[in-house]
Amino acid sequence: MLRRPPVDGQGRLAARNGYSSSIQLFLSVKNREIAKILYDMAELLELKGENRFKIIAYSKAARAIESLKEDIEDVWRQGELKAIPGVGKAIADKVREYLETGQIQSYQILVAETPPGLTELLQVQGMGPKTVALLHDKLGVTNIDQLEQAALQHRIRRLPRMGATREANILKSIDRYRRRSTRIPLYVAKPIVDQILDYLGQIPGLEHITVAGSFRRGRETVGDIDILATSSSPEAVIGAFVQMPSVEEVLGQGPTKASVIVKETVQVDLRIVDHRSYGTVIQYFTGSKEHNVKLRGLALQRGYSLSEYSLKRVATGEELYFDREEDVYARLGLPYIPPELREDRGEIEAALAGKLPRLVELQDIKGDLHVHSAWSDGLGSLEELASAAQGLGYQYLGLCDHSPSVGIAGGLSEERLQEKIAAVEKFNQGQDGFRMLAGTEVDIKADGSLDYPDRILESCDLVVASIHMAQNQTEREINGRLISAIENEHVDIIAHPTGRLIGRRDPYDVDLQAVLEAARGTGTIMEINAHPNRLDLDDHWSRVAKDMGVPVAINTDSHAPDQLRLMSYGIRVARRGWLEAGEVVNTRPLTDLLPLLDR
DNA sequence: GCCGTTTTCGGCCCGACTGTTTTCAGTCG
Ligand SMILES: Nc1nc2c(ncn2[C@H]2C[C@H](O)[C@@H](COP(=O)(O)OP(=O)(O)OP(=O)(O)O)O2)c(=O)[nH]1
Ligand SMILES: [Mg+2]
Ligand SMILES: [Mg+2]
Ligand SMILES: [Zn+2]
Repeated sequence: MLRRPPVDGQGRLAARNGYSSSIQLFLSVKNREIAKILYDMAELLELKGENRFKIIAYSKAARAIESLKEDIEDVWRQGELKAIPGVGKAIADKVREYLETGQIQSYQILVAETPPGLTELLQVQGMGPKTVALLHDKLGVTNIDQLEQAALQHRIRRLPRMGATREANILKSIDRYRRRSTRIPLYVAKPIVDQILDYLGQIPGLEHITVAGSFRRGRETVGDIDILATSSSPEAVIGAFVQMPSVEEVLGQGPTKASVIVKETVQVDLRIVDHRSYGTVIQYFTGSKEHNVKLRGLALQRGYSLSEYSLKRVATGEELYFDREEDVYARLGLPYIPPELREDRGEIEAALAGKLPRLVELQDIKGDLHVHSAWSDGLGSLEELASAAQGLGYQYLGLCDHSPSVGIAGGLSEERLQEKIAAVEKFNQGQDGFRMLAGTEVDIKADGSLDYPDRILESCDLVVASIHMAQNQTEREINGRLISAIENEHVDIIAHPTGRLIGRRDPYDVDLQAVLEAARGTGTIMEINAHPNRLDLDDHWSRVAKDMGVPVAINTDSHAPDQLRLMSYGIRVARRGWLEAGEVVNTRPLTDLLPLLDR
C-alpha cells in the first residue's frame, strides 16, 4: 500500500537538522562506552575504599548516560553535558576527554593500579568491596581461582572478622557464580512465578501474595523473582517457603524475609510484612532501587521518612500506614506512577509536573498487524485466526506471511500471494465488523531491495518489511537496507527493527537513531514486536521513537492463533517506553487505521 | 562527585540478615 507523505512540518524540519552520517554511524555506541567506563570507575574506586557517595555519583552518572535519549556527542557539542542529571564538572570533563582523545586518564590509572580479575570478585555473592580489598591486601587474592584456593586452604579464617563459616559460604558462592546463568526472560520467569504463587497461596496464615521487583515492572528480563506476602504469622510462611520441594538451597532466612535458589540458578526472594504496611511495602519491593532512593529523598524534603513499613513524620515520629501504594504517592504529592515507569528515568519529575503519560493498555488494542497463517509457516486458517482475534475484541488482523526468499519459512510466491489476497477478499465479504488485511512480511534482501516487485506490494492492504538474511553485514549496509525499505512508498511497517533475540542473538549492527530519523521523515511505522523472545523495538528505543514522533505498532508476529495473546508482552514494552494509546497505531479503530496505510 | 523554592556546605534511603562480635561491619534487598 502507499504510505502517506511526511505528515507535518516537524518531520521535514527534523530531517534537515538530522545528524551527519559519520556521527550517525556511532550514535549511542559512545553512550554505551562511556557508561561502561563510569560503571567500571565506580567499582575500581569502591575497591580503593573511596567515599561511598562518590561511588554512587559515578554509578548515577553512568546510568543517566546509558539511558540518555540523545547521542552524548551531540550533547557535548551543544555544551549541555552538565545538564544531564548526575553529571557535574568532574564527570563532564571526563566525558569530554573521552570524546576528544578516546580515553580517560584517570580511568587508565585506576585500571593500571588494579589487578585484572579483582572487580570480577565483586560478582561473587557475599563478596563486597571491603572483603575483596582485605583478601587482596592480606592474601594477595586477585581472582576467583585464587579466592577458591585461599578458602580451601583455610587461609581466610585467620583474618579479622572471618571464620570457617565464612570460608564455606565463599566456596558455595563461587560454585553458584560458576553455574550462574544470564538474566531470565520475563516469559521464562512467568511459569516459575505462577508455580510459587500457587504453592504459597495454600499456606495457612497467608493473607495476600503478589509478585514484585523487576517482574512487576515488566522488564524484559529479571535477575531474580521477588514475591511479597502479608501475614500475621510470617515465620510459619517463611518456614513453608524454604521447605518448598523446588528449593535447592537456602541463601538466608529471617523473620521477615528469605532467599532461596530454585531450578539450579534462579533466586527467589520472599518478603513478608504485616498487612497494615501493604501500601508502603509493595511500593518498596516493586522498586526500582533508583526509583525508591529518589522517592525516599523526596519524602525527606517533605518531612517524611519512607520505609517499607510506613511513612513517618520525621518531626513527631508519627507513623502513617497505607493500604494502597496510590495513597503513598498521593501523600507525597504525586499522582500514581505505574510500575513500568519506575526506573528513575524522569518519572518522578514528570509526576511532580503533572506530566506523566497515560500509558497504553491492552484493552486499547484494536488489532494485530503482523500475524502469520497456514498460508506460510504459521498455523491457523483465516477463520480460526479471525475468531481468535475477535475473541480478543479486535477489529482487524494484518495477515503477513513471508516472501519467497525466506523459503525455510514457507515464503509465498507471487502467485500464491495473489491467491491469498483473493482468498482474504472473499473471506472479508462474509464478515461483519471484522476485517482481515491482506498483507505480507516482505524480506529486505541483502542488497536492500524488497523480495516482491512494487506492483505486488501495491496490491496488498498492508506491507510489513523486515530483515531475515545477511544479518552480519556492517552497520552501514544494514542501515542502508532498512532505510531503503523505509523509503519504499509501499512499506507501511518495519518489523523487529534490530533482529535481536533475547539471550540468543545480538541486534544487527544498526544505528537505530538514523533509522528512526528516516521513519519520521516518511511516516513509516516502527514495530514493537511483542514476541517475548524479541521485544524489538525494546523499551529504550520505544521511548526514543515516541519522543521523535515516530508512529509505533505493537504486533505479536504470531505463528498460531493462541499466540495472539502475546500482545501483553509488547504492551509492557510500550508502557515502559512511556507510550500512550494515541501513539500506537493499532489502538485505532479500523476506519482510522486504514488512512495510515492508504492515503 | 553532585546538588540546591529552606542550602554553595553538608547532606546523599532505609532496613534485614549474617557472622562474627561482646556491640556491629559488611552485604544485600
Ligand atoms: N529502598 C531500597 N530498595 C531497594 C534497594 N535494593 C533493592 N530494593 C528494592 C527495589 C527492588 O526492585 C526490590 C527487589 O530487589 P532486586 O535486587 O530483586 O531488584 P529488581 O527486582 O528491581 O531487579 P532484578 O531484575 O532482580 O535485578 O527491592 C535499595 O538499596 N534501597
Ligand atoms: Mg528482583
Ligand atoms: Mg530480589
Ligand atoms: Zn513475522
